[in-house]
Amino acid sequence: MTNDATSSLTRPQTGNAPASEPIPRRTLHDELLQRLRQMIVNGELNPGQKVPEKDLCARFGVSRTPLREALKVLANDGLVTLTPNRGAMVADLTLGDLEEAFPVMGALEALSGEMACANITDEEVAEIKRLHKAMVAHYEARELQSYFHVNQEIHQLILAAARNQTLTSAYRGLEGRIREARYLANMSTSRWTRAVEEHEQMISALEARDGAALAAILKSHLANKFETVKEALLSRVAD
Amino acid sequence: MTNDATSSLTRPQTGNAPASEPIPRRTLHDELLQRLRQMIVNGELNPGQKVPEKDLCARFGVSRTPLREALKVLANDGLVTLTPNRGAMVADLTLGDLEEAFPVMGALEALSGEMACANITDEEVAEIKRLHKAMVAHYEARELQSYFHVNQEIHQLILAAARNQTLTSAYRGLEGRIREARYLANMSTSRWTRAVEEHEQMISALEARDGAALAAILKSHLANKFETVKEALLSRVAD
DNA sequence: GTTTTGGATATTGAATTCATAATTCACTTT
DNA sequence: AAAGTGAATTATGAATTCAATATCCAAAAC
Repeated sequence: MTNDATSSLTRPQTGNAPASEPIPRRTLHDELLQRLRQMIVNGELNPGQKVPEKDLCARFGVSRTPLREALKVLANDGLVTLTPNRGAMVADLTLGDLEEAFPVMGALEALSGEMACANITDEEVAEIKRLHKAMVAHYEARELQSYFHVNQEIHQLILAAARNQTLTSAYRGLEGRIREARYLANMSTSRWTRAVEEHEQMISALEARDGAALAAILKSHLANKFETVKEALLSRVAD
Repeated sequence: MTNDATSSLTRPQTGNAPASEPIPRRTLHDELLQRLRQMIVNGELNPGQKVPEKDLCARFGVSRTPLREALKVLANDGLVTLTPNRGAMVADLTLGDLEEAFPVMGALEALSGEMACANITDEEVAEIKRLHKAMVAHYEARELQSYFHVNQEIHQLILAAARNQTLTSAYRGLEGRIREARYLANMSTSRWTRAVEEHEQMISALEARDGAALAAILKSHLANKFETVKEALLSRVAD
């Protein structure tokens, strides 16, 4: 039997928890779900690529049972496509999917802006401003990856400030599908500049707790983002 | 071994398909997923109730493997709660969950109204009007179940007219959680009357293809619905 | 009488096994 | 040589088996 458990998943994670707390036990299924999701979203697994169960089992050092459970969930979330008797492939985002997702995310994004303005604390605004400055620095240095990363963090904070877990998970679900194609995005300079400007406006609206304004800005900012993803998508077709 | 396959799932469904078409083959997992979802949403399985795998296996006449796959997906959708080593129970909707879901559904509902106005055909409007009349008849006869059913159909048609699958599934996901508590709702007469009035307005807005108006009506109609569910929820606590 | 502890029982998590459908590839036929 | 056919191989769908955890119940300690 060729089951090298070298890269196998570790369960307990002991060592850093505050002495006596409900010991965090996770099932393999849950752990796999998280890892696979991240691999897809980070582009380690390419859209359209077939994912044979055997390979993944070998990679994670687990049996097929928990792996398949995870795949079913990912399929339900639209991250992989499951064809009966023919296995799984990483779902690829079509232009149609993108155009469908856009208005839905717009509605959620707008809502998150309004609710964030109603609930955000001064400390959170300060934190966002701090991140914003870091982001601008990355922009000026033309560090795209770092820029994306900080940008991502800012949006997460706004979402968190909306204090609505349902909204957060609905948004994350859609966002995951988009980011799948995102890692290969290469923003044009003009679009990038505009994105940074929009972020400036976001900060102002947040400080003023102007929900309607923030909602509007987020919505148009999102349109910008979608254009970028769309271009990435089209350029990939031309491969 | 006590495996009575009397209620077992049937696979092929032959007989009614148009001669030679891609034969519809479904996996047990998928079939189970659909059935369990329906059982939860229809209230055949009560919120908070434990669902031992063994029982469900016996009921459907399948092994644990596909059943557990389905449960994992349902857990991901928030319809069941899975505790490691302790099994599954039907998720129960707290007041907090409800209050979180409300603004999110409101945003999606508004969007569906706007998009439906942009895309709906005259035929679809006519169909909705037909259903509306049937619904009013049920209202006058005080047939709550039938009323709910037709009401449901009308909202589905509006959603379908929005021509956005992403929106549809996002909405359905949230709606499922709500309907879970819905089957025990017992509308007050005044609220019921108001709901019917709102439906009248919906029809007008649809005929005029007035997206903004429809969005607004749907949103306030939703608030009405939420009040009803909330009351049902609170009355259950008093059991 | 109440609480605690130990073990029997049952249930779940995950691996393995078995069955079936899809894919591959050599071979036949033209 | 190209296309089609069919057996061998491989991958998936589902059942079964094994192991670990939780639950239940009785006996012991206080």
